Amino acid sequence: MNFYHLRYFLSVAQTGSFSQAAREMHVTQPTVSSGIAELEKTMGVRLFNRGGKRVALTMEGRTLVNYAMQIQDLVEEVEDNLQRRDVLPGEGFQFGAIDAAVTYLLPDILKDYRRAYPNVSLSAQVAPSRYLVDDLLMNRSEFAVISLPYDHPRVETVSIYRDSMPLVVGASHPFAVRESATLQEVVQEPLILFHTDSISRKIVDERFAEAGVSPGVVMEMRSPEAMRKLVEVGVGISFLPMLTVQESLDAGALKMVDVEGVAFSREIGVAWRRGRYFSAAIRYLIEAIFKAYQGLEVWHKKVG
Amino acid sequence: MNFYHLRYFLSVAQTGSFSQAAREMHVTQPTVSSGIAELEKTMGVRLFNRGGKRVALTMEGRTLVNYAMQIQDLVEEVEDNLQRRDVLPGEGFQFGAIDAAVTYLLPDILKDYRRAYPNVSLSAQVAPSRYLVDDLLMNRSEFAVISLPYDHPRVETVSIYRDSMPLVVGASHPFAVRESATLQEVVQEPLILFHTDSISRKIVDERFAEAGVSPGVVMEMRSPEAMRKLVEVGVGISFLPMLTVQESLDAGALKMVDVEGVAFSREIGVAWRRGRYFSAAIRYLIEAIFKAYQGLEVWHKKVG
DNA sequence: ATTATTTATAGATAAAATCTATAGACTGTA
DNA sequence: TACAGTCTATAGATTTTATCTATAAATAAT
Repeated sequence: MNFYHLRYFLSVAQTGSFSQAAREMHVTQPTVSSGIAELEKTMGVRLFNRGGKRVALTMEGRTLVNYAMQIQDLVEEVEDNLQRRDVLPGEGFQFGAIDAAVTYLLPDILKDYRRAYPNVSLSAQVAPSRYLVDDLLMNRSEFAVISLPYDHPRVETVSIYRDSMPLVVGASHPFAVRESATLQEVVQEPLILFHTDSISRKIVDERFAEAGVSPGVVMEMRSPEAMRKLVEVGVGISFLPMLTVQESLDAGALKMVDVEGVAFSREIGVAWRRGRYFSAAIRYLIEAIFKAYQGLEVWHKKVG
Repeated sequence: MNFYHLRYFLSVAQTGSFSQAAREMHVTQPTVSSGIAELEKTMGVRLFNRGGKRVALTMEGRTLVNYAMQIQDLVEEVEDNLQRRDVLPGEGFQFGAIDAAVTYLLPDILKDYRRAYPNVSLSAQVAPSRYLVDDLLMNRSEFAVISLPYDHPRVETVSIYRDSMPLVVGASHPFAVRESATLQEVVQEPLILFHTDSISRKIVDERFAEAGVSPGVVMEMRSPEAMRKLVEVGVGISFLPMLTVQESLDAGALKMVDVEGVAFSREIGVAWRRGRYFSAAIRYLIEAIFKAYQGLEVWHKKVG
């Protein structure tokens, strides 16, 4: 059974003639004949009574008309929807993002997205980068905004933002009144660092190793916001992303201290599973991110 | 596009795997692959993101799932309906019948039919036989209960009932007190006959012609009931079907008079367009008629 | 790295849909 | 009653589509 055969059937039902239906459908009359014959065979009933100048629907034929019209409506509707890249109301997608991204980089973009695609809902999964990449690999999310660099053969990344990670201390900390400190001085202090599975931590660790020093770690955490609070109340000092600490610096709750010969920074970028296909709404959101920050050309080069 | 492809698609969506869907559908994996590829081509969108251990629906894919399930439900429903020879509620058919049939022969049968097929409605077209045959030929009604004989190359008939057409006179008519009358006497009287296009009239005319007499026709009518009334009040005398006059005879309003050497009768039978296909409900009704009167075997021989 | 499993592709085969040509049946008209 | 015009059905050829087998390429898990 074929969708065309249903079309032929409806046309015959409407015109009352195989020949005329054939003309309407732009096929030959035997095509219509055999199409109807095939329908009648699979359904096991006669659909038309032949033999006059016009053919007449049987009761079974009238029943089928009813269903066939519904089916055809659905087919047309879904074809329309998909070709206009529309999507069912209530349909949506997931993406991942690190804390700093949802908090500081994405709000305006998400607001714009809502206007553009009011009925394609989205849900953001907030977690450290490596978990987000797991989701990408398992096809559980469409893309993710993560810390870079992230090297994986099946994940592509494009940087969108470079964020410095200055040393920050509480307002009452001895360093707060100084312009700068040395790395040796820093490792004497109680340090609050990201958890070892984080990319930011890796950046810091590598630099420490190069310098041949090892920090006196007081606490390891995953939440930059929590770390900021701890530094503010003087539990320790930390290298934290500028995005996270900007407000506290402005308010004077934190102070930024140069560390001689050290300039930590991490990049934030968009990551996706290699070869992934992006629906229109998703693509819109991703490109809005690149436009708002950077990376649009690189993205276009990578996804064609 | 093929209905099978939709099935493959739904199976892939459910199992998350082309291979597993192929096993479920009892086809090979490349068949599923190309089926999905074909769907994606005609719809112009990617339906799955491949490349993990499992494939994942895109948003467009999820939209299609929604429609495909509805379509498949409809297909199954209509197949079920038609194969069980059910028919949509509100669906129905037309048949034709002469006045005497609906009034005297069919009431009990129709009552039984309503119990058997409560939601297949029917409508009876009441008219003289020749109009009913027109309806048959134009496929406007499924079958008809008409006066026989009716000879037409594309109409088949089976007799169900032989109805005598005695000469009836009003209670106050001179003939009313006699046992019998001769044809010569009858043609002297004012005669009320069926219209010339009726079968019953033809039967009468032929016999008159054979006998070499011509009646003094007073009125020609199409309604036997009206004719019965006219005879009762003494406007004339008439040859009327027993079915029509039985009650009046019982009540004494009419008298039956033998006519020497003449025994009119007409047959009532079921007629249908040759080669016509009968849905279950229609067949049930027709066969109920044959069972209640006669003709079941002849019918079975004619329609196989 | 290796093995097992996945989807994609190429080429062959089978199935189907469609076409042309024509037969057979019916309608309406002369 | 015959005939011309129109209808659906059928037969056979052709094209298109669907499916299969075999195999490659990619991925996941051991």
